Amino acid sequence: MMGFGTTDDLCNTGLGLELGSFHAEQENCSQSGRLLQPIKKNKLALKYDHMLPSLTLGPSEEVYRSIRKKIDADLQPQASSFSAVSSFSNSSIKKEREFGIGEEVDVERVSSRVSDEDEEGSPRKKLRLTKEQSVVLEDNFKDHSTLNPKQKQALAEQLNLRPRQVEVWFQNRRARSKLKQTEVDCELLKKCCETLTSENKRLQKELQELKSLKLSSPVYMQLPAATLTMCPSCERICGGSDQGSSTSTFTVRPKPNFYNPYTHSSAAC
DNA sequence: TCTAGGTCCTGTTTTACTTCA
DNA sequence: ATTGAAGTAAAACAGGACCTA
Repeated sequence: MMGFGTTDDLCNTGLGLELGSFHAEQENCSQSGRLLQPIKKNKLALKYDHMLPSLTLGPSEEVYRSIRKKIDADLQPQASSFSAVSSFSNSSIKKEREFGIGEEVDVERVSSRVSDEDEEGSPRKKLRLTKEQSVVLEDNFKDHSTLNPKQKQALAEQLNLRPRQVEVWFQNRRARSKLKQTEVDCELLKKCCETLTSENKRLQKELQELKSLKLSSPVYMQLPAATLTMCPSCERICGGSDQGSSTSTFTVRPKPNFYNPYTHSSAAC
């Protein structure tokens, strides 16, 4: 699995931050009946949703459950299907609050959904999905972020929507999910950058100290050069026996490779 | 190899709704 | 209390890429 977890060498947060190489490999999405192909070009792949279940744009788990509970209760006396759509069709008075994360959930909901009769012909009639429909869609999205034609058709029938609407909803939902994940990644990168910056400052300071130490003829200059070794990790001078490779006097050379403050610590010596 | 049909992604537009002065 | 502008979320759309038959 790319992305999270495999780039621990860079950052011990366990989160990979290789934005440019997210898609070296891609999971199969068997639910959709269509295997997602390895992404070519610069397309971004959807691959985090199942890994980060908390990163949904829908209601949080608790809110989600409470909604479900309430809806289930509300729907108890009714038929199990959403054929009751017309019951909240054309109502323009109901108040609603989208059940976003952390937001309160109002029972009532605005639904300007028009009846199915005028589906045809009208150019673009935007319909707000009902809470029940949204919940079911979210439920399905949790299981699989893509739909095969059968699932799409079944969902459409269950929700009294057109298959196209279900399809569009899933498309938009995937886009939202990905956007959210991008924001999370961005935040992580920021934090990592901050950490690296502070580590860099610290190392610069340490370097300055070592340089000044060198200029003021340090004690270990009195030692035979052969007794001084360089720590391979942090390149600090260490006293000790000759390791064979370190025959030079005290030197500070730039590290050739990327320094990872998480996996290496110069203070570890 | 070419083509048609289908799906997905991405960006954009449109619309419903909220907030605030 | 009302109203209208601005902002926001989401439904819908368009177009291109890609896959499969």
